[in-house]
Amino acid sequence: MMNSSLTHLCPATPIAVNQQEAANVVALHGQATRRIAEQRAQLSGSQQIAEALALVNDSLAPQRQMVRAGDVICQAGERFSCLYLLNSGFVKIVSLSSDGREQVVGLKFRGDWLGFDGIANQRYSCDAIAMDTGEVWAIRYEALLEASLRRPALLNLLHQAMSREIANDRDSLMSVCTLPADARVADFLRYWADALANRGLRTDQIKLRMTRAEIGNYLGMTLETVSRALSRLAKAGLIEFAEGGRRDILIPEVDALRSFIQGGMTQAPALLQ
Amino acid sequence: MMNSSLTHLCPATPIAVNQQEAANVVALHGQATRRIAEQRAQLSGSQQIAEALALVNDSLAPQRQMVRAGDVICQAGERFSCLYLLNSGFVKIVSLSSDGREQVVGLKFRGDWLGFDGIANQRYSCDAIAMDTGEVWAIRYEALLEASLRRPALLNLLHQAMSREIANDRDSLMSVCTLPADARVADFLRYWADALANRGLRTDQIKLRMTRAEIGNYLGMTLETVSRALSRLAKAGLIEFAEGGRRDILIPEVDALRSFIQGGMTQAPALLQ
DNA sequence: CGACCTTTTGATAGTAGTCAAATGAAGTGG
DNA sequence: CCACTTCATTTGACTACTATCAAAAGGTCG
Repeated sequence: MMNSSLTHLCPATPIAVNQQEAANVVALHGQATRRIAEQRAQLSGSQQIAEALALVNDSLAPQRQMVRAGDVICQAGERFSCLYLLNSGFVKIVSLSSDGREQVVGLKFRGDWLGFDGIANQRYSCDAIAMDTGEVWAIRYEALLEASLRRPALLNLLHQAMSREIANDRDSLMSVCTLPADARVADFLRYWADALANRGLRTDQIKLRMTRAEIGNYLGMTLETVSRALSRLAKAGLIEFAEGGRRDILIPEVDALRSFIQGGMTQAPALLQ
Repeated sequence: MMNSSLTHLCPATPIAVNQQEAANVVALHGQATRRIAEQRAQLSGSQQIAEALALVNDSLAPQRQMVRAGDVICQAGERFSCLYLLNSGFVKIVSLSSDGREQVVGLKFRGDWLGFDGIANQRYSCDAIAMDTGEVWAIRYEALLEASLRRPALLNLLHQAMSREIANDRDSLMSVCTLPADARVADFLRYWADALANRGLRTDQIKLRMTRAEIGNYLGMTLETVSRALSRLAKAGLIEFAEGGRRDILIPEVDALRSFIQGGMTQAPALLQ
């Protein structure tokens, strides 16, 4: 429903480049690349994200689109044309196998990109579904490429985002493969807290916008197991439920979660039994 | 041991670009991008890979490096400077968590790239370890960026490779999260067979160069479970062991494996009991 | 308030992990 | 060439973790 407007209205990027500028760009690109990367490393996570968003906004005038929980940002099978940059809100990435298995394969926050999976085959391979109201910026891939030739920082941004996604996916796989259920849920909460912290948000209270079933799907376990794991973590004092509802989770110390994930339960052993 | 020579000797790329050429490149990049992508889609998998290797070879004169089983191509924590393109052989990607968990997070074949995970933080986050004799091409990332400004096809190649890796990692996660042990092992064999087929190689016999323990680690199960799963698949007639050793596996019909993965065991139900 | 969805918790079953032993394969040195 | 060591693999017995089934409680929205 919202796809059509969102996909096709991206404004063309002005390509007024004189020859001198173009030549300079080519020559400077390599050195600039490293300098840019090192500059970025000095910024905090939220500063990096804000800067990245600003750069994209200035260079590309992306098509902004409000989304509400449940909206489909891009759909598996749909022809690839745009990448999406999440300015606010929260998105889940869902993969559907040929035989009908459905799997949440990723979660995206402010500053994350969506749609990289579409580049290879010119079709998206996953659905991206908003879990909350927010704003996504649609960026025509070809416009992005063109702009990135004039702005080394833009190409860097793109590659860093893709690289981060690859590293992130591997972490997910590691978590699913090596951790027992309770630790996997703890690691999920830690991941979420880190994502918030990295964006300059409070990390002690998490408002989960996913059902137990969605969390379980993402972590490769059933919703009952998620529920039991959360109960056990709460009993161990590693988390607390907010009075309002059980969707909101308080994390007194993220480090306590971390050590639980690592050691099984070297921390707080007395509390657990 | 081999790292020093491999990492530091990448030759600088010649950057003889006149201004006219540079300007043309910028203007043509966007259109060329789509045309190139569509041309590539018409080629077979092995042709695409051969063409990609040829393009990189011609554009970048990569540093070639022979590797033997066990050689470390790049190591987690090491400073990022090169991407690696696998020309022949077979490589596993191993991630090591801070608390010592070790996880095989990927397998690479001819035409696959290594090291994308290093772009984001300027350090590799995984080890890449050769499982077999082969040849890797080291490509300085900055040289690649410079060259890709002059050759749209090169940038496309890079992005497609990263995109494919992202899609691939998600498939792995889906497999681990949704399939029971036997189907996961079957899916692993199917994946391997597809990788071979995609490179124009015989797909009916697979020479596994991994121990049961490595396979189990990759699939998130114990080596005993892998062994039992293989025995059950063999009993069901879906695979056969070569007489030589149990490392070589014959797959009479890959499609039979596929339907086993999907349906549990709608195929060959009588055989299984 | 009632319909519906989510979550929790218990009881039970089943899958995969752990421990252990035996067999098989491969390389080393006498 | 064979004995011997070592590592990989298979298989069995048992345990444990997680899934499944079921019921009740908690929340949400018309």
